Amino acid sequence: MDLSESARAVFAVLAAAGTATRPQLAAGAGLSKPTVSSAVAELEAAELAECSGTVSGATGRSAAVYGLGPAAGAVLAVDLGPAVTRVRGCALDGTLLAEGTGTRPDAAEVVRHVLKELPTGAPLRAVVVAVGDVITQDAEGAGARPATAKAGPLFDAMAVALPPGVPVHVENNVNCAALAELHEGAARGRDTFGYLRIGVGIGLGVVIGGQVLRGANGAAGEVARLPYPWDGDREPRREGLEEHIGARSLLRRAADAWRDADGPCPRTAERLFALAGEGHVTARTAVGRHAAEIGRLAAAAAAVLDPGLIVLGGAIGADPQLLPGVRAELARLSWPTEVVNSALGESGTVVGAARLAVARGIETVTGGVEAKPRPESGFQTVTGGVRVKH
Amino acid sequence: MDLSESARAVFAVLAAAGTATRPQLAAGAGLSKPTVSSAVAELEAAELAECSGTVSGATGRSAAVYGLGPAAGAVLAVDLGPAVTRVRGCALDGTLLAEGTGTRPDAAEVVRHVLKELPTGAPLRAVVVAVGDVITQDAEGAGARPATAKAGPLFDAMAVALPPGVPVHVENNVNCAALAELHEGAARGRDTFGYLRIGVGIGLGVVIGGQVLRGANGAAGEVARLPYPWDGDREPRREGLEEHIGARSLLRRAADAWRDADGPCPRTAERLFALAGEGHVTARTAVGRHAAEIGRLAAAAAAVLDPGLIVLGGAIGADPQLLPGVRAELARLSWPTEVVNSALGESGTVVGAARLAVARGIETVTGGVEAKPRPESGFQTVTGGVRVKH
DNA sequence: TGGACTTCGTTAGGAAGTTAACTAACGAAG
DNA sequence: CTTCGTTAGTTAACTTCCTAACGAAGTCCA
Repeated sequence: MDLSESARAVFAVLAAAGTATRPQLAAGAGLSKPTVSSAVAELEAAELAECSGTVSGATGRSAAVYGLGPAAGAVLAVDLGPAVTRVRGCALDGTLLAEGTGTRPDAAEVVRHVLKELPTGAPLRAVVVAVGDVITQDAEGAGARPATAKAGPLFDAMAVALPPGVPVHVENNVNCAALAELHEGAARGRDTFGYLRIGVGIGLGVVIGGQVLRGANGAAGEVARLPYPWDGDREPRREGLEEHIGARSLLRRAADAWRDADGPCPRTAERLFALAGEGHVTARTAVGRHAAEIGRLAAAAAAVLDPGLIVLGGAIGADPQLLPGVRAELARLSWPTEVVNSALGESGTVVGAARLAVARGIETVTGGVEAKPRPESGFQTVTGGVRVKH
Repeated sequence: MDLSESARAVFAVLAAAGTATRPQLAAGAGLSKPTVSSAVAELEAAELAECSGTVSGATGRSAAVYGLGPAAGAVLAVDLGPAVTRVRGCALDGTLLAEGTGTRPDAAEVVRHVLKELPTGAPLRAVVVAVGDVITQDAEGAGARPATAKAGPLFDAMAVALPPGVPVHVENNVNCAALAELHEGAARGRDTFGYLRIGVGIGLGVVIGGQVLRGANGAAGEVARLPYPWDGDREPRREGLEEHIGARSLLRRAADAWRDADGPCPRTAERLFALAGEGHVTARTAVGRHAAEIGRLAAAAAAVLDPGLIVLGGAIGADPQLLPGVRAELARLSWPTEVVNSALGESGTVVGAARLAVARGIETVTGGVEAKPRPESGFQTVTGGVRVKH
């Protein structure tokens, strides 16, 4: 466990790539061929990496392909949702090793089940727990407990299933989902955007330069506290906006506008959107109005951050019927900003938590060594005709 | 001009410190004593550094003190304000070398005057121009012109006075002022905060992790576009908030509430605040109401960013009479967030532009090499009894 | 089937920086 | 005035990683 600096850098690149040849590792880590060779030898000796075959390009000698070895280990991601608990175990290259879902009280059971399915012998390097609460500070260490008011007891009930001695990190679920959209969702290729989640509550995940913005109190993106209503003669209420834009409010306003001829009044947002999709006039009007309100919320975020892209998610926000209305209101009020729907839906939070857990897990191996890719070459882009042998 | 990597790192540390001994340079740059010795020799040969004396601590051998040499050069900062143009010439360690102020049309004249006072022979390494406009992208190179609609002609009139071949950067004036507060103003010691400027217009400078947030369109912090008025039945207007919170609106509302017994109605914000300071009831009421509105604006920023600190600046915002009202409304609506007044006032923008220019100027020497301080030691803290010889 | 060509990986020599030990300079105590 | 402890700066051996050149292992084509 005494890796050289260059071996650590190579490991980071290898974990990010999943599998890579030595030339690719050299380009990714900004190291020369001889250095990579010795680093790879070091990693193989520690069983952190292993050769998984060879690839041949169009011409030239075939290159050995390396992947993570058994000692690389795994990480665990837990999404303690309001109703459902989702758990994922991943390798350090991000591949899914085991998965489980359960109702809220079963959290500990699901965690145990997923842990059992992970390869034995490989160390568990990190655990990330996503909760729907403001995270005061990153809680770390064995048995660390988040200082969260709402999610505290739930976290404790789940934590008993975790093996001792593993670093546990707690993160806001909206931030996790934002990270997921960044790396494998609608914001891929960006490095700055806002993830706006509209459901029963509302929240904004802010990603700037590839990093989640947490804020001084861990409350960045808690847009429930935007001043609303805001007008010359009215006093804003604390968390007035959440009440106004949350799912309940949408249903209540739809019910107020509902007429006898409209048929049975929808009792869930899902039903309301379905009716609107079928062309139901009153439902469409309610959805359109709500889209404008969400557009205003997006405009508030854009006025402060100018993120260039806003990804809409959450039980309500993810519905594509909102897009035109949101875009129109945002364009009317603010800067040119793309608006798209979440690409990951409900699983975004676990996926993001897993991303975070993988990053933390890699850090436990590399000790935070950064890789700086070589300026000129970059990864070799193979256009075609790559043959792989195992 | 062919410095080694370590010499560049040492130069960056030296410029940041102004003067430093070799042990201090070693700690600051994260290099060993022998390496620093050769780096300093290199810098002395290039006249980028020179020995300026010695210091003796309480015990032990006295150390040589180094400062910037004549070849280090200077930078220029220009604040193209709405009425006044401020210009500063600085050395790369930030010391003020020359200063000038003029009315708006005299910009070119002031620039020429300040340039003449800079030491001859030393290269001008960078120019930063602060304008009251959204900067689409960082305009660079000789004779580069910002793509700013409002400030374009003014910039051109000033640019004729700049020597050719010097990199010119354009930056938003609120962002500049925020940087000034960060480094030598009310936000010293922080690395994340918001600088809220309230004058005729309104603007927010966002600093996160010591970096100014610019946004996808360079429009981060353009809070004029927060949705206002925002209520169930009212449609927000584009830039409605600026109209509502700007100086003109404050005076108009004060005038509306003014009674005959109140004496002459104030025609400037300054006069209104003076009356309020004397205890004038109607004036106080108007100021108090406006403080609440500013508190709401601050709450909007806090809801998205959770900066932990908001610095109030600008012709109106800098008045301390607003503080209690702003704090109260912000506390009512949002997270625990400090609110203080600007410590630099009107000169903040040039000071920040100079900071930025110094940073750019250093980059022209170092090529962007980062210094990573040594973990354990840090700068030697001399508690007392330091004698300096020249 | 045997060059010609291309790419992978290793070997050898050199550049840059680090640690460790030593010398130099300075103040204070005896 | 000498001696001792402390800090500054230099010298020397060692480490790390780079460049350059070479051998190895492939594909393509006549």
